[in-house]
Order: sequence, then structure tokens, then C-alpha cells
Amino acid sequence: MADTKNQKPDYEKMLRKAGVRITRPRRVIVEILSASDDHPDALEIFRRASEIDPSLSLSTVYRTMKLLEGLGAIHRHAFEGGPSRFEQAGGEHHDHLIDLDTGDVIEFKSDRIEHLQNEIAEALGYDIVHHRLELYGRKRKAR
Amino acid sequence: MADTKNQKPDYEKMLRKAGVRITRPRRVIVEILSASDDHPDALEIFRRASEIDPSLSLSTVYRTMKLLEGLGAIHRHAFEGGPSRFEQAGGEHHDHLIDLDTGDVIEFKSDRIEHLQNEIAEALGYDIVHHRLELYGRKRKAR
DNA sequence: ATCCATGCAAACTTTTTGCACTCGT
DNA sequence: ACGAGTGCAAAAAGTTTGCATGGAT
Repeated sequence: MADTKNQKPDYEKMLRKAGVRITRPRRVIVEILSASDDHPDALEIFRRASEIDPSLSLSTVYRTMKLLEGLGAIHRHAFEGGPSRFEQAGGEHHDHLIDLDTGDVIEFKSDRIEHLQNEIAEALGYDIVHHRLELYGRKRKAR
Repeated sequence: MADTKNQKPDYEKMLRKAGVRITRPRRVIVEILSASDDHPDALEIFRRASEIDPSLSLSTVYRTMKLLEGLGAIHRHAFEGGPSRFEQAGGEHHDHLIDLDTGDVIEFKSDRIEHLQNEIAEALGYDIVHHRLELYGRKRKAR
């Protein structure tokens, strides 16, 4: 289960290809993302990045997230009742189970569910652009 | 497909059972909900209700939505990039396909997907409290 | 030397809340 | 008449934006 993990996107290359400038703030943010296995929100990314460069601003984090999202380098998730949380793209597609007690996010995938989704959209006359499947639960206590 | 539609909740009864007061604002809001087949957001409910009682406030709409949600009389959906949208409870469980061009919401259900979700949670050692499955797509053009 | 990107503060959107008053019970 | 519920305005929370300055190319 650990080896389904990402081969991380080469952010610098993507930025260069996009024709935007490789600035210090962008380098720092991208470095934080590379070092992250979790699903931090903008404020958390800001905190982590601030340790490297305290002059960085939250606006820049937001702007950079939007930029990277547009490039397909990261995914944005809007889990319920909280701010957007981000994750590097590059791994294979997966969905999320959110631990209601801890906020932890567990990734999983199911080809069968994906397939059923396509069947459903097909039947309704739609092409799926993307989808969102989130399970909210708690660790099973009872034996 | 039209007959999978809701038998609407009896809001007044639910409010009474909850031991809260049946006020004019609540009556009006609940009347709007009863008359709705779509998935309006708070502001839209406020607009519709304002036609009946112009003195009603948006805060009260929010407060009432929270109350009704707590009673299980309505469901709150946070589709991506927009405000919460509401729907009467009482129909059978279903998921949503959101038309990216129009914002229309199409309801569907799949026992097989539900079942797979439970299997997955089970395998991960979790009990599902609830879940969210949304398909975002556009009407199929190509023949 | 350009002009894209940044920091800062202000604006914005959605939702919640404090407070004095109203009205259901 | 008591106190839950309301309207209003202000506050929160998350995110975006205008503007003057700074830095990558």
C-alpha cells in the first residue's frame, strides 16, 4: 500500500514549460509540497513555507496553488466543513476516506466504482469531467 | 424516474416534536422547501421566501437550515466552488450528477456503488458515517 | 529594461453571532 | 409574562484582488 505512492511531479519543469517565472516564493512552496505526504490546506502550507522564508505571504500561497492546480501539478480537495486542502498530482487516481475524529485522509481506489460511475453517467447522457467520492467515517471500535 | 421522488417530510410535525416554536419565518421557509424540487442555496431560499414575507432575514434562513438539518429534515450539499445547497430529506438515498454548464443537479442511485463503498471502508477498518459521491459532467454532444 | 510576481491591505463571499426587541406558547 | 426566535449589523473564515514595489529574465 505504501508503493502506490506518488512519483512526484517535477514542478520546476512544469513551471518552466508554462512560461512563468521561477521565483523564490514558488521554489519554496514547491519544495514544501514535494516534502508533503499529507493533505495540507493553504494556511498550513504557508506555515511550513514560512519556516524557510518568513517573508512569504499567504496570498502568494493561494496564487501559487491556483497556478499549480491549473497546470495539473496538484489537486484541490474541498472536504466538508473546512478549507481547501491540496495534494500533489502524479500518483494514480484515488478517492478519499476522511477520519471524522482526526481529520486524517486515507487514500483508496476502486476500479469497479470508477467503472460503475461511467456506466451511470453514460446512462444519463453525460460525459464525466471529474468526480468526487469521499467517505466520512470513524475507526471501527467494536470487534 | 419521476416516481423515485420524495414523499416530503412533515416539517411542522418535526418542529413540534423537536419542541421548538412554529414561527412565521419557519412556516414560510418550510413552505418554500415543500414547493421545491431543486437544490436551492440559502440566498435563493431567502429570495423565494421574501416574496411571501419580505420582513424575513437571511440569518433566519441560515438558522432554520441548520435546525432542519439537525432534525434530519433536509440535506445540505456542498458542491464544488459554491455555497451550500439544500434538499428535502425523505426520499431514498441518492447521489448527484452536477451539470457543469447549467448547475443542474441530477439525482441517481446505485446500490452496487453503495455496497462497494462499504466493502472498502470495512477493509480499511472504518465505519462509514456518511459519504459523498458527486459526478461533474456535461451533456454528451457527440453521437 | 521590461513586466511578471510579490507583499500588504482591503474587498469579497458565505456563514455565524451578539444584542435588543418581538412574538409564540 | 417568560424566554425562544428574530432582524439587523457586525464578525468570522476562507479566498481573491488592486496597487505600488521588487526581482526574474
